Amino acid sequence: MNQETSPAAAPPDDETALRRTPSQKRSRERVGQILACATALIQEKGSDAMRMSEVAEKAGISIGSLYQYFPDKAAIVRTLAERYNAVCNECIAAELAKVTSLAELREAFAVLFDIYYDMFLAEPVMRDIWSAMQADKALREIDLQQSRAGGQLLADVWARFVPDTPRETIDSAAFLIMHLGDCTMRLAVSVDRAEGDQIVEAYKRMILRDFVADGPGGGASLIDISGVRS
Amino acid sequence: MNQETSPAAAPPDDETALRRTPSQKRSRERVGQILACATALIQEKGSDAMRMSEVAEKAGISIGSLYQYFPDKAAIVRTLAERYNAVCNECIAAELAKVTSLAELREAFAVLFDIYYDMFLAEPVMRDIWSAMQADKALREIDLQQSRAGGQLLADVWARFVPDTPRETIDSAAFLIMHLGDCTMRLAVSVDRAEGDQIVEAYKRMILRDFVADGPGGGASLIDISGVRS
DNA sequence: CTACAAACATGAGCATCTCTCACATTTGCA
DNA sequence: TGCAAATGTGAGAGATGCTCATGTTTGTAG
Repeated sequence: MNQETSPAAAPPDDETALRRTPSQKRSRERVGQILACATALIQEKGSDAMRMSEVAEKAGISIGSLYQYFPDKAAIVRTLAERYNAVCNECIAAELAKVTSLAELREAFAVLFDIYYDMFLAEPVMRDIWSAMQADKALREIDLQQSRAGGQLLADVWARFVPDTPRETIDSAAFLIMHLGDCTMRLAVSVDRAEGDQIVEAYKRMILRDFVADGPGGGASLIDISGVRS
Repeated sequence: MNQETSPAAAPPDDETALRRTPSQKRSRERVGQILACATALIQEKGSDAMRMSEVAEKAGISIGSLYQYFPDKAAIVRTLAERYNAVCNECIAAELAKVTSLAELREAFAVLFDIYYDMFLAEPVMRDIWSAMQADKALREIDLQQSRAGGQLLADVWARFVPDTPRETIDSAAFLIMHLGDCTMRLAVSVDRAEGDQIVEAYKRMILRDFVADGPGGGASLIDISGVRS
């Protein structure tokens, strides 16, 4: 029969990632143990170099047991990713809950991105999971090189029209515009065509607004937010 | 001795990707042949599912010959990526060369992104190389799901303050803001700390400018570009 | 024309890693 | 205590990237 009449039939984490919903206490502990060992190994050598045999060994179980809980290696990484996402979601919801005006929305977002950045900096495993999502490191380098090259072209032209803006500011803004342009395209072609079109248009609007003259209320990505009417 | 006194000692493509610079006509043809076969296979089944044995078979050569030219599988993909980048670079340079004012810069960028988007839509192999750079498809889905969830939270709050802006516009802008936020963080933590800080700040400036009230000259990502002073 | 060295070609098989499966052991209730 | 379900085990199947010892072709020097 079934065993241990678990307090709630709710699966401990999420339903699709685990191959078999653990019903005994021992196995529920092991899921946590596996994830902890995987986290340690990813921190140590990266998710790509993490071997399933190592996870099993470190967790003190056999390969077979490991595969009893997780259908494949990617499922372990996915589970960790979802845990990090859950934390992020709480942060976002908490910050947005306080907002009662556009000014506060701006403030909340500034805070949110700082928190997010700090999380990325502080959590090497989170970083690895999302960055090593890129299969090939050299390919990523080529990608960034392309953004830098395009950014350079843009910055050279842009700088001519905003002489009062520090070149450093223009450079990083131009680099970012190019890189996020790539990201936008990859996003746009991965959803249906209608939404993709909308996304590309949204990005253009977002970026084109940067190309305004120097001066009060203007300037390359330097507009004084506090002065915007809301 | 050396053979065929090649017209210029310049390597045909790039120096690091090829294991051995081909000096005979036959082998130079083979490099092109390999890349063409790889392209066809990627188009057919994706770069991840492309097998080196298949590439060799389709090109009518042995595995050993394949590895004589390309040090590993990733090198083939990288070479293709660099070719696509070269095409993009030409487009960017060509569009930016004409620019003589901020208004023209805006126009050039709008055109550029449309061209870029069309290229992505038209070139499945280019799309695959950069999108399948993401190792795990399910992980990518989780990532997008997170952006959608965050975007929903944002859109709900945002919409309260810009009642005249169509909800659809807000939704895609919010989704994009969240997704590009992720992209920005991943970029920021992959460069040195000082540049990372600048990039995060640049993104915040870029985004916060979106949160302005409805009306002439304002509105959620709908500011009338043509009206901006330049 | 021939000989020779360098360039190029070959494919069996090595190394590595993920994941399976048939079987053993443990758990908790009846 | 017995029994069925749950859990544990690890040898090895299967797949694939890549190597290396050896054979073949190419172009030039003598």
